[in-house]
Amino acid sequence: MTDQADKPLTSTQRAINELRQLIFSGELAAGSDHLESELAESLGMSRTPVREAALTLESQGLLELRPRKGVRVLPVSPDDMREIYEVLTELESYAARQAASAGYGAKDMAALERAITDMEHALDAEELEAWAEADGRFHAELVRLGGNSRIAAIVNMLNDQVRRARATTLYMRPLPLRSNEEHRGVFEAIKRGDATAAHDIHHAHRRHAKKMLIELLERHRLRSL
Amino acid sequence: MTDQADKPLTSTQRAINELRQLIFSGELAAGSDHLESELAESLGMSRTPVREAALTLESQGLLELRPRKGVRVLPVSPDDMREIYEVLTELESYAARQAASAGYGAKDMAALERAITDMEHALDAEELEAWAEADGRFHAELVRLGGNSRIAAIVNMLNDQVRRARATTLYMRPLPLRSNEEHRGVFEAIKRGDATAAHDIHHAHRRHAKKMLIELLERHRLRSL
DNA sequence: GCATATATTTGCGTATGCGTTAAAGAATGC
DNA sequence: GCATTCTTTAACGCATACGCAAATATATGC
Repeated sequence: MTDQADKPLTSTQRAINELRQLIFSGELAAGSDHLESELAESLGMSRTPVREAALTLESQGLLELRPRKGVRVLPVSPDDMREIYEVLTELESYAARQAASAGYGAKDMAALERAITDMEHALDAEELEAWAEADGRFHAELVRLGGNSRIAAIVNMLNDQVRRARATTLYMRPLPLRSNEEHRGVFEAIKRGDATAAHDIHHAHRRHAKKMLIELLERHRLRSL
Repeated sequence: MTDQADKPLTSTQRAINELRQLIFSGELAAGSDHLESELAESLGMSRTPVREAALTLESQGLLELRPRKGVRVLPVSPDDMREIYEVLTELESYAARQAASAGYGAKDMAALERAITDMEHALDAEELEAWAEADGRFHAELVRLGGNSRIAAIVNMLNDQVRRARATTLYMRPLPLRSNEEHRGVFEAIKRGDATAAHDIHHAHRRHAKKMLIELLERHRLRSL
């Protein structure tokens, strides 16, 4: 696990990482346009690696390249949220079912349980950022245990797309108490090998999240984030 | 519908289209390596657009860029088939359910029905290529009716990934008679608004296809295609 | 002979330059 | 005024150039 291998990283990779950060942090606002040359200058590199990074991020659904308009940070509308949560609901609960069928031991599930206890502690302390981080780990680990790398890749990509929206709603929503119970329920179901329960609990979990988020966005008239 | 708009198309777009064709046709064999400069020369353009195209196709799961080894056409293993069909099964049957709930009229479903009758005719005439083409249309149209653009995009991408494998197995497998019945069943269920039936029939349909294909690959010792 | 060190090759990552062309502004006609 | 055409501008698409580093070939030591 100590393969630091800190090789200098290519400019394209740096550009991808930095642009992602700028998007997630909101420094590049949703809907805003940015010329390739401006981005290149601000990142201290030429247009070529910025363009390649933009192409990659476009395929991940974070950006849109509009010739002569600049690179546009894609906003997320309530309808986008619906689409994304529909996919997350179906694929993650499938992964939960598969994980339950796989017969994992306590060791395999250590990371998953850790994410849950972290969430519980964060919730007690009302540290929402820490909760969100652990929640992200829970879902990533769940799909990993599902044993389908494509599902994992899709889920991670879609989670990136709604990251900003989640961050802004984090302080608007009620404390995710129910959410935590559901996580625990999914975990227990996988542990005892109950595939149907794992699927159904997780399915309900994501449906609740979707409903709550979309209502929140519409109540606050947030047509895009 | 007559917006030909035959604008000259950028070199990058040409490269994407042509490389896709070369991959699907097998002219660029699975697992084969190709230098960027070779591809550029054979396409009559410089490395830049080829690189951009390769980056795009890499994000679609068709290629892999391995520095100094060349651009590699990704082979599809039986396990890849399992993963891909698992995703297709879940997302398409969700789309079928949604399509059934949407209350479409005959007009909305014309393209779907057309794909089915085309498959039936192709099957009678034992024209497998034509059958495969219409089958592709059926699945693309189904997810379109599902009303979730992300599902449509994912499904189309994954179908591209297994296109070569499907083409090679097309003549090894029994005539897809059952398949046609299932298509018809899904169509009827959507038409009468029976969401559960639409979901379940399509789910079974894809599970059958997955099972048949994987068994076929393993029986013929096709470890990658 | 085999292992290691050194030299050479060459493909890629990135910078740079330029022609094309879409968009914005100015000018003209109505 | 408003629409239309002409002019200007500048961002992008792509070609090209080049240094670096990985891969291969060659040389050297044991």
